[in-house]
Amino acid sequence: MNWDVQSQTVLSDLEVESEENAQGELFDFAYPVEGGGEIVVSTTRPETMLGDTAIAVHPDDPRYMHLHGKHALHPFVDRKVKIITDAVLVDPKFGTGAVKVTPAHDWNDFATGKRHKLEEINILRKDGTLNENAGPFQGQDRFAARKAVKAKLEELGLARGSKVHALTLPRSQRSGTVVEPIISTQWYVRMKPLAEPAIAAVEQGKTTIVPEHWNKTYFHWMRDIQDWCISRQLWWGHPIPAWYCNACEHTHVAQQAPSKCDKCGGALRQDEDVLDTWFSSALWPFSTLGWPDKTPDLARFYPTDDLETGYDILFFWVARMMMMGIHFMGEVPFRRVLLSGLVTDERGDKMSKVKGNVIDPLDVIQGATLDDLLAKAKNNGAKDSGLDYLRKTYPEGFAAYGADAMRFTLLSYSPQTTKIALSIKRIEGYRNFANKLWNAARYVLMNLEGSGVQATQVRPDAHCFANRFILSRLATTILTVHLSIDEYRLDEASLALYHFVWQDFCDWYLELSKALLQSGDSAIVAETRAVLMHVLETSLRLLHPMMPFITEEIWQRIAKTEALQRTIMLAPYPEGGRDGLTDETVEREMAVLQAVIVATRAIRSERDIHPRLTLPLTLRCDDVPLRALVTREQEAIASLCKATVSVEALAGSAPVDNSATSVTEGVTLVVPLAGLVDDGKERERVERQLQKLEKDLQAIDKKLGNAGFVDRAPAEVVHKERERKAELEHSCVQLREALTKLKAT
RNA sequence: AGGCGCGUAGCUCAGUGGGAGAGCACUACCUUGACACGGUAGGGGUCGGCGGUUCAAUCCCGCCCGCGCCUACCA
Repeated sequence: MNWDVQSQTVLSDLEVESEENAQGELFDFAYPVEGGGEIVVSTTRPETMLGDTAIAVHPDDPRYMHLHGKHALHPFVDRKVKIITDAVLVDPKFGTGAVKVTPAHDWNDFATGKRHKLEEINILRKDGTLNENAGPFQGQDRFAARKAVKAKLEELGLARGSKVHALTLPRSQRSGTVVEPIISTQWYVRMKPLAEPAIAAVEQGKTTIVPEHWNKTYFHWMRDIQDWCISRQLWWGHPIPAWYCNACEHTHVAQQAPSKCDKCGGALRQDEDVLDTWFSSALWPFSTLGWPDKTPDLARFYPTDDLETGYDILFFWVARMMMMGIHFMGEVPFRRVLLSGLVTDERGDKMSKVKGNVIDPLDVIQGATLDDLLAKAKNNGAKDSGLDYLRKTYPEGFAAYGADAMRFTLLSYSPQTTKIALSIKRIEGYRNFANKLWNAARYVLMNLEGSGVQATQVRPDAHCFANRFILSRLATTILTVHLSIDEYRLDEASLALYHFVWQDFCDWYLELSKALLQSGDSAIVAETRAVLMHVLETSLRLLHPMMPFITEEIWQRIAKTEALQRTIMLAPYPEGGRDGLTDETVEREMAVLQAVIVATRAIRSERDIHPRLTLPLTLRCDDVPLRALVTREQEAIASLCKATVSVEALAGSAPVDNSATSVTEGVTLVVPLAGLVDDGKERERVERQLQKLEKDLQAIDKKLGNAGFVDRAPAEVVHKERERKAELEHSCVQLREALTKLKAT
């Protein structure tokens, strides 16, 4: 058994954690051999020598041939220690090649003891002090006894030196103390028969683990499974259903307490121990639903669809629920297991009360001062270093970021990451997102005031470019969200919504809508209002599972038709269908307009032209559909660039003195700026743009000059490269012309 | 020791066999009637290293280096 002397309970293998590379000491000492001579053994736990009942050597080791079958004399207790040969336990190359054997306090020695029928002498009491078998060391704590034993061996001249030794220390997950192997009688569950069907269930796809790569870990553990010690010496838990006869010690195991001993009729006492909490937890999928009664709940919810949890309890809980579920219910408890990463602190360290780095979600949601954080950590037993970490990392404590930001942040991490290093900065970013959504809603509601427009959850028809654009982007987003959710990629779904709301809706559409709302054309205004309402309302429904509070709050403020539900919680989640209608043409056209607008703003920014000044912008283009597009949407461009826009053909157009030029998407932008022009700066800007394009062009030329590429790559790939080349060449020509012009002036 | 996974911008991380991305941080300008928890424009990466497959590799394969986790062992 693994014994935790602090909690004074048995632990299962899974509850023992390894401390790697602990600094230990390998201590050598000599046992005097009966009839003369000595044999030197090594140990990292000198106190265990009090329980030694043998010394093992390798049967073929020539150094010890003469000692086979002899006895050593124990220096502290009246005991002869047999010298045995054992090829399993002993590695003749390690240390002295002679191993002290303590069957009662070491896993390997226990097995050796069984092979050689050695006496098992327990030297430990439950609290970690030594018992009466320890002779003169009785009553000492295990670590004090270690020192005392060493000192006494030195005194007797039996110490043979020591060296530092790195070892892995088994520590209790519960208390952190070093775990002691002891011999004790406890209840175990034989795991092989339970594991086999649980392995088969995953192999046959009855239960799927997501992400899939955890299958390997699951199988690896299940196939190499150890029996499970389920007794715990704790006051909290399910009592073990075992009864012992006071008279004859016969053991009874039953669902109902037996009244007297089956064998002798004597009085019974129940086992004082309780079941491992994980044993009880393993029953959770059905024990919570009324099992063993066949309740309607059990029929309805067993098996369930999805279980979501951290990968760190795949064995503790998931695997055991699988085994118990299959055993007791005859069926797997869930169809899918979704494993997420472990939430850690910002450094990536596992949260622990002792380290003081446990982040209480409520503090993040409601806000907390540094003092609040320190008080809570201290109360949970944090060490000073942990408190220092808090002081250093959160000098201002937490602002109140809200439950929506917290939830959205957790959703934004990829499911395949093993570590979720919860960053306050990231939470703050999503808090800002919630604020952005709130302000966008304010804008929409403000512009709908008194209009009588109601949310209908029916996609309005739209003719205006901007309205068609946002409806198409909404449709694309709905499709992306559905695809992502179907693949359990909530990170992708949340990212798609974040980008849609912030970029498409706020940065582009709301800005475009301003011109439409002020157009004075009542048909356009009505259409725009309907679209604003529809997109906002649909976005809220899309976001609701990820940001339940703010979406409900806004939704309640929206005017709605009678037919709609009272709460967004009951509103249908947006589906493809009519709302999933994307419009590739409008999205492609928008890409052109966006490029033109961004290029114009870049000119403004590079030239330090104040945002309040209106730019005179001329767009030149020979491509007829393209020119038609920018002509049709010149008011939109004007609005977003704060410019007056004119459009003309490129061919035959007159050069403009003192102007800034840019080329994008086949459109040449000219901004005449008499009096404001700094030719040097402009030349730099154009040269930089030209250089970039020429570099791209070079790469494409190299590719197209490669016969292997042209011959063997798919035709559409080659075609695409040729198109790009033409486009780049055109742009370069325009820029070179602009450069010549600048140099000439 | 065995198994699994990871090395991509200063940080945290997405991603793909054919033009390197996001958020934060950073720089400049801007308090414009939704929003400064904001807007606009920028800078920043030999995609860990070396080979191989391929017309083409950040992506596929092999080896190496570094890191993390799990399992086992450690007198």
